[in-house]
Amino acid sequence: MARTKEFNEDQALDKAIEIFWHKGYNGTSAQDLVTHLELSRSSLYDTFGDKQKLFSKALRRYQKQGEDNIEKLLDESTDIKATLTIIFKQAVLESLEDRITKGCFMVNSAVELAMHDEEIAKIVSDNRKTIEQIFFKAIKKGQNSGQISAQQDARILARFIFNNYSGIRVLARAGEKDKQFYGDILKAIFFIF
Amino acid sequence: MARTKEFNEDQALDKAIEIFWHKGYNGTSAQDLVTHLELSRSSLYDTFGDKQKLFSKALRRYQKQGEDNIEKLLDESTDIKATLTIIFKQAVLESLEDRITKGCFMVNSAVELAMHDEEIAKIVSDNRKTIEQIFFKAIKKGQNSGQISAQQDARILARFIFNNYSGIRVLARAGEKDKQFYGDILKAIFFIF
DNA sequence: CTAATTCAGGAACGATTGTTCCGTATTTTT
DNA sequence: AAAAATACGGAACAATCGTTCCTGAATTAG
Repeated sequence: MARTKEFNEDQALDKAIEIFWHKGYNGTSAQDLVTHLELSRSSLYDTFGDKQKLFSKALRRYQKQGEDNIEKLLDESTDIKATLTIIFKQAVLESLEDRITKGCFMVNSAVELAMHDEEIAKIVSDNRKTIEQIFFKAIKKGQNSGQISAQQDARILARFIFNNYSGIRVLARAGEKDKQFYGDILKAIFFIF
Repeated sequence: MARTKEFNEDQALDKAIEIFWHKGYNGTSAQDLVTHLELSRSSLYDTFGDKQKLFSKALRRYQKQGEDNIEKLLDESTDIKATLTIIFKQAVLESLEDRITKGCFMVNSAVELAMHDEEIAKIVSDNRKTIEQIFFKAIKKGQNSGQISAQQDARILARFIFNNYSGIRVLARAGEKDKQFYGDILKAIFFIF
């Protein structure tokens, strides 16, 4: 039989997420990948097929990680409104702290590729539906416990939250560093609850 | 003396906006530009310098057009809330009707280039400030006339509106075609007023 | 007409793109 | 120890990238 792999495929994927997230799909060259993943060209292509396959595999991994993250936070939450605030503040903090702002890998990929690549469009669409569903479930829970006003439909609120999350990620990617700016938006968002 | 230009520079810029908007900066090749602008390579480079210069000139033109558009709408408006609704519905309609969804050229460029290109970052930042200011002025007017609740600070509302506008543009670019989805978001946004 | 200038078309540039392939080293199982 | 299988580094691929340059035709002003 053959020798075993000397690198961890998931670790390589995480590094692919990093570089694609930072530079985008078209902005990342094969050489960038070789350098950043610390793999040989041959290992890279043997393992992942081609650039597009590697990208969508990385994006899917990122999606899963993000979903698991906020789902866990909201499932374990006893105060939905507070947890939603935390989720938003996390997104803002990432924007303000990162020396290089990367925004959200999913938003970036949606803007760059969704209309030109069906598989990416599928991932982006799946992501939207799943995240919306997670928000919906959480808001429903908050409304049942009386923490969130039932005046607004939970579906509407979930979509509203999602939309503002996307918006913040764009501003982050654009390099917005004004704390007050994000603070203002958060104030407005949570006024509706 | 020399012969006169046979093409209109502004018309060429409008075509540049179209193709960059559709394919992005990195996704648009020099050949794409030659084909779409219907100029020879030499005329193109003689007139606009290089790809990056052409792009930023096109983006600036787009910015100016967009600003003028919503500024005019809001200046002439006697019902700010209704006019804001129209502006949002316009954005949604563009998404639903266009056979190929292009989103917003400014948002697309912000995501793709702002962190890698200072000049683009400047345009994006200018755009954010100007649009915010236009919204601010309009909301202030609406509050003074009693049409918009003065419960919320006009600056907060302006930024909130801007954020949701960005979000919608991302969803549009991602190919979201569900009318109800956009309807829900609009409901939530205008609930705050 | 002449001179000046800009046009369009295409050849050509070196650099970089994504991808393939080969020779060698290494590790595993029989 | 032998055989099988895979990782690896690096050379090499054709294609495309953005850009420059050259050509001759076209149009203008003097």
